[in-house]
Amino acid sequence: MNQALSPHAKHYPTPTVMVDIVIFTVEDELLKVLLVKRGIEPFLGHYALPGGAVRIAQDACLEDAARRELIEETGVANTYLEQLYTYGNAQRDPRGWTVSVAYFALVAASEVQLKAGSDAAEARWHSIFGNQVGLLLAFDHAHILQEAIERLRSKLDYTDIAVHLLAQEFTLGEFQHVYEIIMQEKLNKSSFRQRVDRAGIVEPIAGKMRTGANRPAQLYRFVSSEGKRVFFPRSIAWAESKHQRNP
Amino acid sequence: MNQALSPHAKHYPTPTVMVDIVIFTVEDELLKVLLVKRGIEPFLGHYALPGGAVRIAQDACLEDAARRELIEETGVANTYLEQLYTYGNAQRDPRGWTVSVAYFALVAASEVQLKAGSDAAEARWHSIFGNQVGLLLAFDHAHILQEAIERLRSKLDYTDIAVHLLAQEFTLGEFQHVYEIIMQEKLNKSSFRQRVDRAGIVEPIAGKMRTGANRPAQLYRFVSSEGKRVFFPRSIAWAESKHQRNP
DNA sequence: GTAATAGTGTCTCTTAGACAATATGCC
DNA sequence: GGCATATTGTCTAAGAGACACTATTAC
Repeated sequence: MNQALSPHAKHYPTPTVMVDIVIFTVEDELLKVLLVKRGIEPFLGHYALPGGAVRIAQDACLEDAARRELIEETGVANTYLEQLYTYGNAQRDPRGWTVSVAYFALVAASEVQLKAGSDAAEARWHSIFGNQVGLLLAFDHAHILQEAIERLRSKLDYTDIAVHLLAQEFTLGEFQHVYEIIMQEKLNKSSFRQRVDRAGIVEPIAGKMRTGANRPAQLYRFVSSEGKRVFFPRSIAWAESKHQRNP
Repeated sequence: MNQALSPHAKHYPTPTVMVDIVIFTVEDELLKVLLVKRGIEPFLGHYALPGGAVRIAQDACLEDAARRELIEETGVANTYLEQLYTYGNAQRDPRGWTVSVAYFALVAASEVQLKAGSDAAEARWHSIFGNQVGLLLAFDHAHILQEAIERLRSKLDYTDIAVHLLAQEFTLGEFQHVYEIIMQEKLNKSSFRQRVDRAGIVEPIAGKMRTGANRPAQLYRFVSSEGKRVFFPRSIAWAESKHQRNP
């Protein structure tokens, strides 16, 4: 049933190819992921990652397919999108051998316009606690989500991707706070600022401050490094080596 | 032609799924990659990465397909194998929209038994200079190879995967030398030893030494960390910050 | 004034890298 | 002894983390 014939040399039947996206945002002090309620079998009524079959007539490449899904669901066209991993086996879909190329995206909550996709009854943000949402997900999506969360946490450690979870203008305090929400631990303020400063990934917006019931904070904007990710020379924190001054 | 119908909801035609492997070894002071000469069209007579279509009747999952190819080509069953990236678009194969899930493997030259695969006329090691071999490769395989080399170099920086390029027993000098061959630069001896020592990734084999025209060297073996990769707290060398004591 | 957050400075600790000294085999 | 490589030690510098201090707004 799932074994369409391939035109290649030996005519092996080929698996169905899907693209699924783990879309993260940070909102209300929580890391959240976008999930859609399935309107069709299998797993009718269960929540799942947004995604669908690759459409070879429309999509020039896999990333285009992922970006199409991302725009359909959130309306956000230009944001951080990265291929996560490709899952393929005979068990993950009851209909047979399938391959899912999973991507993960980071969007600023303020820029998202949720629209219900054509075959998704409902698309909603779900809070992440630990390594999961408190729901049974369709297919192996709980597993994919878990690996995406691990990848996100691991990349926060040595790259600057977290800026893509923020609005265009942000304070260093907000930037640090995003780290703290996702990593679930407090960071050192001066280390964080020094690290961000040396990496040259943000620049102050002259004369722009965020005011509130406290000292106004300088607003910054992300300095695009032309596709090149910024890496930090050291991990932001290295377990086993936390020390106190007065033990 | 390439658009077999998928059994899924909207019956989109689905691309062909292939698995390709970049198999690295270090031999004769050089980083090498295994390439096979294609015996069929397209790209008949060109060199290509070992690989082929996923066989959904035989392969339980994508990694099994990759491991099957690896064993067919090298005879090596248990070694380092990691998913690299998934390439999928309409242009990479003249026959139409295809998806290739690329893996990369590290093997010890001493453990390889090259066998010509069934549809590969010739399988041979090719030396890598810079980011390429001196050959025109089939499909987008030059691009895949380049990304695999980058990934390998990048991972040497913060993981211990290079041990998989060595025989079971090796000296620290040999271990360091593998790094130097791949990274194309000399490393500091005491830093290297300190780093390897602290990471606890190798252990001396009591009473076993490698002899030659010099002081005998202690032989070590890799300490398996039960599937967990070992990460180093810092990059092995961070550009822009090289300093000399007497400038 | 107080509360609250912004921003800076100082000290310590870990680890990489430069460089050198010593060790030990074979010839 | 001489050569070549192994192994260890000492010093410096970069950068992370602890902690504390000052700054500036709203109230």
